[in-house]
Amino acid sequence: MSANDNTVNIRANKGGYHHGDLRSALIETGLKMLEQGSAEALSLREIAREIGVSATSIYRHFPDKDALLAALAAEGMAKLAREQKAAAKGKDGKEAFTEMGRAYVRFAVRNPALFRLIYTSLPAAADPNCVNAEESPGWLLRESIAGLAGATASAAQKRAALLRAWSLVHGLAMLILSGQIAGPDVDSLINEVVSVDSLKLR
Amino acid sequence: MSANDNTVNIRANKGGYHHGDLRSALIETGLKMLEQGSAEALSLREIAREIGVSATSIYRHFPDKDALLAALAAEGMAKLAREQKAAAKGKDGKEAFTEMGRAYVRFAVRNPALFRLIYTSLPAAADPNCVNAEESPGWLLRESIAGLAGATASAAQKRAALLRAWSLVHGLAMLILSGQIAGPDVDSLINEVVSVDSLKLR
DNA sequence: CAAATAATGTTTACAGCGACAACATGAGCG
DNA sequence: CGCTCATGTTGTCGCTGTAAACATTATTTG
Repeated sequence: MSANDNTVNIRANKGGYHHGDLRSALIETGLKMLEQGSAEALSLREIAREIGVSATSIYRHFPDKDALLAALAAEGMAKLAREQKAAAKGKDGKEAFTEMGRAYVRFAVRNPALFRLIYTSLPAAADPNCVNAEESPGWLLRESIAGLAGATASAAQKRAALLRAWSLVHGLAMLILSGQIAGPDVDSLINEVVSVDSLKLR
Repeated sequence: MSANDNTVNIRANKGGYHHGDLRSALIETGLKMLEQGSAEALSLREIAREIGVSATSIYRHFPDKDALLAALAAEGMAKLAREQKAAAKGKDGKEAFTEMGRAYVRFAVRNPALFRLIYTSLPAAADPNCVNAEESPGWLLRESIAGLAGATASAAQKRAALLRAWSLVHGLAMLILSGQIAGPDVDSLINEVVSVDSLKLR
């Protein structure tokens, strides 16, 4: 019932054996289902069912479930980075920085399963020579802080400031997601926590 | 092969049909297996196999898998609280506070799966009238901060300081666990981030 | 102390899952 | 037109969580 209503494909399903652009459809419906359930609860068979395709067709595009989840995580990370950039656009200095932190937490609250997936997938992004490092949310904060700290700050100081900033927004996001922190609304929580003054920039 | 080597039970297995103290054994081996794999990878049947008991015997003590995981999480939370208290013992003021944060992160690094489980289980601890609130790690930080902030601080200021402190250590722990942050060792990372001065207590 | 009853563990069974192998289809190129 | 290979399907396997019916032992009670 749902094989033909996917209109986003480059070339739509011609009504038969081949889907047309199954890979994109898998990622798309995968993301859609992540909006309504956790990543662990996500099942390959369910995705296939939703698209209207056999369960094992997935393995023509991804070696296993983890690979599909990694693709979803990558998509989510790109989306997060985009929202961060958009939030900081037109602003600079402290304001740009604050807006990026705000966007980070807002993204987590609005996409809980996807946000969690991002940080449970990709098990190796630690070393500096990471492939996707420049698209990582942490990297965006780094740029912002580098600008904030000024020329007088040492590399170590900048690194410490980045660590603090990232830890702060990430921790706030995670605590909200796990229901440990309640507030009138998310924005006021962010305001309580994300304050440039509290980051000890220099 | 492993039904009789469990010597921790109150009354040991008499060699036959009944285990003796299966509930404790389940939690115990559950925790043990959490040391070597994620919580999602944990299987009821595997635990039962390890203990040497049938798979469905678990349902005499826990209604479903989530209930067992919740019990493991509760155990982990208690352990974390204990370690925090122990770390702060004999110290006070800033030092006690710093040591508690350090213990928090150290616990996460040493018990990754358990730490994650703690914060994915227990979906409702947000509202103030939570049952286990006083055993929550956040609560311990709260006490410490209340002492730190002094009498002049308002309730809102204390709350904000707690939020910042908890977010900071929790975020650092989570980022380390997800491999986003690397450092020479954990303690130096903690030192970089956990500094009372950065919490803007008043 | 013996019999009834409750607590605890077992067997059997089922549906859903991820994944592999063998097969079917059809798109694109010569 | 016909070949080839990418893509989708069917069938199957072993694993999982969990429900129902049954077996055994602990505990209470007459």
